[in-house]
Amino acid sequence: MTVRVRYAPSPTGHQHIGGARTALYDLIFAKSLGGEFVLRIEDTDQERSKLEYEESMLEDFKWLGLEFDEGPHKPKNHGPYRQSERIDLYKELAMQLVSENKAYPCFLSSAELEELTAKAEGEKKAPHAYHDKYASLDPAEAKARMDKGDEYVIRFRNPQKEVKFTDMVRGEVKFFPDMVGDFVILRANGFPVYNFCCVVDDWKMEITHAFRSEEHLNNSLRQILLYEAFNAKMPTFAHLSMLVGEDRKKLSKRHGATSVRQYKDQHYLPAALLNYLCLLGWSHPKEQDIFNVFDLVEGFDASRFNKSPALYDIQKLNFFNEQHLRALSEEDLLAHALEALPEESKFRNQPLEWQNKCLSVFKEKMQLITELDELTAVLFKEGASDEEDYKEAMSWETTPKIQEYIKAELQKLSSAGTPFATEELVGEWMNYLKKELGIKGKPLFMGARACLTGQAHGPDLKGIVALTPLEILLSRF
RNA sequence: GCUCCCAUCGUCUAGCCUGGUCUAGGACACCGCCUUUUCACGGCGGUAACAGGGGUUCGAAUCCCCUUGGGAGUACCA
Repeated sequence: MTVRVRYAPSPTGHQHIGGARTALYDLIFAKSLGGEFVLRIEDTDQERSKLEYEESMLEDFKWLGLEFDEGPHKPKNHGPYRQSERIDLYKELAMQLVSENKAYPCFLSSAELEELTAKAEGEKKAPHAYHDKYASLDPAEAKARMDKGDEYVIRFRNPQKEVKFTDMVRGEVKFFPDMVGDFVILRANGFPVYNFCCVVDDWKMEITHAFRSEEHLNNSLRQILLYEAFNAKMPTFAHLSMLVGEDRKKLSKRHGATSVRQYKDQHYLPAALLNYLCLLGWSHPKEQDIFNVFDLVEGFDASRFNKSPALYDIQKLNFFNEQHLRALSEEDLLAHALEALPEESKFRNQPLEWQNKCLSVFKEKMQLITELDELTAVLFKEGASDEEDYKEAMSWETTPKIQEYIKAELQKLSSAGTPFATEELVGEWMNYLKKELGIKGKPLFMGARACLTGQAHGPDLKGIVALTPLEILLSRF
């Protein structure tokens, strides 16, 4: 049997990073078993679901490099892939359950429902304790009311029995029945409810495995009950540990950047984001931390999931981005830079050779490519900084000598019409200053840096001097 | 209330299933030191954890129970 794994988001906002992690595991797991990766859109909440979000999610997945084999944008023979387009199927199956007496119509108005819930709560009972008021209504009478046009929902007749299942992450999980009552499967507006369509779809789409966040663990009870009612086989579930924020609560918008889109906009490397996300709740068999997640497809070890919630730490993500940035080829790094840099960046007007050199000098200083803009801006900045360290360096007694010598050298170059100094040349200057004038160590390097760059600190001196146009260098003297 | 899940350094985690090799390993962060000289990179080193209590056992981070703490759910949201 073909392994089919689905990712089933609701298009109610931009793609959340937690969902991206789930989808990543879905994909790796499916591919490691030669299976298929299916996208299903769970848009039965008409108020909140928007087509534009579906599109935005697809874009985000494309950016991440997570590719679906099937979905609304790529229909195969298990469609349609949007739940809103499968309503007839759900209705039909809900009615089938009614005819089998496994579900029943319920005519409770929302006011009555609230009243019953309050009553149950007052009596310290489960909120759903009285929701089964219409459970034993005579079917003929029920039909008469339905025909008459009374508003109704379909409730599942909960057999109230203990159920258990085996989870890929948690092992055997057992539920006792009083957790839920006779729950609704079809709303008054004719739309089905999550737990119902999820079951119908996984069944009809022949899904064999599904990864989802731990918050869904309790839903398994209702879903198992429904699978049994349909006499259908339940997919194997893996309930992943949740992603939490600083306060150890479920990661949400108030914790900061939680959508893939935000990282895309900040020009993180998708490979780095996936790598980091992958290690939240799963560990590499060889304890490797920097790797290409797609290499995992070869023999993915699904037994290495961690059960406890993982705290999302942006500092560590930044470290991963830094590592992936450094691992990029010259060509890829340049492409990444050009994509991220603002239009007006001075970097853009430079020759290719200069750009590559600049990247190799700055590479080690950046966690994010966007920092390059700031770094290069300093190269072209005329005048000097006003920080303490700079003033101090300029006040040393050796500094004027350095200044005088270098200025003369720069002018020589200038009159020869050379646009840039070279690293070798800067090295020669330093050697001259050291040997002939006896200046060394910090006074030499920081002094020269202050004169040449107008800053007290920065990346490799030779490197950045060689990257700065001669006229800018001269402007600082 | 009830149900379910979880519990190793500040954080992500390895180890737990198949008790001894764990005076608990790695990574992020932090702090030192070193590196033909500044900065950075790199290298080396350091601080830092088995929630608590009972068992079982010659021996427990590892198995069992309880307590505590945290989280999730108990919707005509997903």
